[in-house]
Amino acid sequence: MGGTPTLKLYNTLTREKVEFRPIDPDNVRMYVCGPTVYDYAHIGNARPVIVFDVLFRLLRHAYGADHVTYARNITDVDDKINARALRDYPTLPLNDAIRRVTEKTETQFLDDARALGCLDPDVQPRATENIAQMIDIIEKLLAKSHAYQAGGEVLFDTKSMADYGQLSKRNLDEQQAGARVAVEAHKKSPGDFVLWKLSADNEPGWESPWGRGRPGWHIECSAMSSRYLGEVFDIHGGGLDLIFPHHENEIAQSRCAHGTEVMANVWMHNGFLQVEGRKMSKSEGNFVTIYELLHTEKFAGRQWPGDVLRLAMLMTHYREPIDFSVKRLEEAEHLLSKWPVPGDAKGEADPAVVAALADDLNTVAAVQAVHALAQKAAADPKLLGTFAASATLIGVVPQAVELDEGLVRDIDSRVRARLDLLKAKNFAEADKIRDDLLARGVQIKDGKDPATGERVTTWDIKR
RNA sequence: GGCCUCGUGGCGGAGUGGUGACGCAGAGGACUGCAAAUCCUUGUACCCCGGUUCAAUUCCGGGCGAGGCCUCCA
Repeated sequence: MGGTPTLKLYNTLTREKVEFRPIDPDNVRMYVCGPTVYDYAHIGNARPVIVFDVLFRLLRHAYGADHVTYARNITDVDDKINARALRDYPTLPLNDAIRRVTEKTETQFLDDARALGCLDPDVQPRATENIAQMIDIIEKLLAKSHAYQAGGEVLFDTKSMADYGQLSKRNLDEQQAGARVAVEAHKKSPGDFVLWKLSADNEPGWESPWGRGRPGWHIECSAMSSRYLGEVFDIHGGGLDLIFPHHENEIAQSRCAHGTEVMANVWMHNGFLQVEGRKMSKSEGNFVTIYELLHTEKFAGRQWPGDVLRLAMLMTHYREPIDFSVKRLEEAEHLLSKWPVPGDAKGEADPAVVAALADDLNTVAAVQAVHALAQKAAADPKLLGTFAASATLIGVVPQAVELDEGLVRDIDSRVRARLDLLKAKNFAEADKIRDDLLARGVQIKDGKDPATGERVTTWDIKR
């Protein structure tokens, strides 16, 4: 990884920023919890998608694109999906209705992620295609007495794991004093969670040694991560809210089933997102999906390009809470408008950008370094290659706007006409052309030819 | 009730035991017929109270405030 500084990452498991050492530098493995596909993904869902895409890009830069495996699951079995399928397709057989919902939502999610400049993960396993692997893990847990059957469910026995709760630093006995978790009689301990539950006839189900049923929430990630990345892998990521119970329970299942000391070496969690200073929720009325931001005028009365959304997201460190606001988007757009289009210029990434990202994904510093470079490259085309490579690392590279040839000719001729009017000192008419073009989104930029001192005019399409 | 974060200038936002990152906005200047774009210059800060220290925004303790989690929400 010539010249790349040491990568440091904050590990939720130890609450420390530590030097990253891959288990196998030839195959660095990362797992991120993906969406439950029952509805459009909201802008909060976009945060881990973008943050871990930057990490993916950085790892590929550091270890080589062929030496990183990134898996992000698609959760396509969930009671919310069932409910949505019944609501939207009441006349279809349940399984068909469910497939409609999950396929449609999954496609939309991938479109959204790509619009936000995210690379596709190497593997995107679906829960429904890994039921056998889940059953296998549950059988192992039963065999090792880490699970038991009760009340039509297979449950994980949290008491059977001596150090349960390491990730979230929770002691279940102390929690229950105030939490008032509804104690369910069939559980040995209130913290025990479902691995498998029986399905009624009108619920989706798979055959298993314990009858026709469906998996609990956490088991899919244990099954898919071990299948695609191995029993122990490098990085596991997701939102802060997943620390407990989801990730805690993944760890419990995986470690107990496989008999390993850890499931993943580094656990990374992105902070929460608020909208205009308030928690985003449907009841607040400030709930906004990625699709709506990209394609509708719901947020601040206009559409927002994917790269603006992405840059706005990267202007805050991933572990900090982020306030998603119009002002933030406008600032991101303003910055981006100053960045040159590098075209196919090739170069090496700026070490300052790499160093910033290598320091626990300091995207704030990285964006600023890219911005400084953008300004230099705008003045000196020799730097466009460096700029392109650096911007690629954060995944925000300005693209040339496709322009109609006739439009270009028209603008060029009006710009020439204005220059003629200026030579004739007819400022009123010249300014009229300038104002007209501006109204059409064309920004005139006057300069001087350094040799002759003559006025030279260029123009840009404002976004 | 338990646990976990966080509190920096108008806004955004890193970072650090000792010299006020940086971006945006603002102000002043250069350029311009006037602008825009560009370039130069520039101000304002570290929630409160103790403690440690020659020195704390940075470490420790205690407040206050904000947010999150405590069974399926990124």
